[in-house]
Amino acid sequence: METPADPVREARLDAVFAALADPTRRAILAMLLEDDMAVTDVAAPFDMSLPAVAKHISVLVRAGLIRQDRRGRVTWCQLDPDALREASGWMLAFGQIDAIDLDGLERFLAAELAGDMVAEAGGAAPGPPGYLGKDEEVSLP
Amino acid sequence: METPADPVREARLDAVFAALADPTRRAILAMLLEDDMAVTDVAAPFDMSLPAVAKHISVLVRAGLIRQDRRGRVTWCQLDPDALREASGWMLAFGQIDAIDLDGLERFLAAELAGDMVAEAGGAAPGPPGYLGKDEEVSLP
DNA sequence: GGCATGTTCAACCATCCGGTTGACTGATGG
DNA sequence: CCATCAGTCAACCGGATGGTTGAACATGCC
Repeated sequence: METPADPVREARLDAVFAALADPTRRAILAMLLEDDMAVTDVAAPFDMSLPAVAKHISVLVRAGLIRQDRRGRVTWCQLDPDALREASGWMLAFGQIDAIDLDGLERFLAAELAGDMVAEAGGAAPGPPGYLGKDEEVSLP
Repeated sequence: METPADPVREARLDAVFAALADPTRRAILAMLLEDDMAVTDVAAPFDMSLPAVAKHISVLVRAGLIRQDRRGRVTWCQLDPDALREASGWMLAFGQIDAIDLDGLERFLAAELAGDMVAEAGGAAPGPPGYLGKDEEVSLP
């Protein structure tokens, strides 16, 4: 009973993690993080053929990590972080045993939130036991 | 981008994401999340041979996701969340933070490393537009 | 010693993955 | 119209993966 055994979700996680398990594809995502790009421009910095990069892009599309928008003869690639959010939620479930606590990020967020007091008290999820959003010691003014 | 092109970290991310891209291995991790287990007990619920599961375990070990401790003739498997933490940090950067935030994070870390907590003057720190505002509903796998 | 238990090793097989090249379709524009 | 640019398709190749089986170590117990 501990396993919901949701095959759809499992398949999506398969696709997302498999797509992320390649430095070229992660680099593509990093590029698209800054701006939408055409396929040819995505392929430009890589030392491989265009079809190879196009394959990588199609892997990312099938994983739901990017969307493609064909306009004229160029097809634009655009990041779609929804699928990634689901996978990151899976990882957070493991982080519950011990807070993710990646160095600096938490303090960065604390700093940002300190200057901009987001109502995190109300947004504090009661379910996940203490990941972020708890009243962590904020060492920033 | 400020990508340092760290090949070691890239290889680690490769291994971790590739290890996660398999439902059997994710299930193994979920089992070990509750308790340490022997290899045979890990393999018990799966409908495949013991060597197959042992291979999956060795993939997880090589990815740094679990540790093995051979005591007597049974080898105990234990979750090791460090590697997962690094990968989840990578995903957090994409899934929940926007591009501007990455730059902000870089500046923040740079400033902190410099021991100089100064806010960038006039730089108009890009406040994270709804970082925690996302209705992040972490659910168990 | 002898035997059962826990785990790994070694071949072997089918399939997938990442890359190539070459031909192909389709929109742009002189 | 014809050349060119953007991108895909198809076939192919080498190597990694995921699974099997059968044998080989080890160790614990009688």
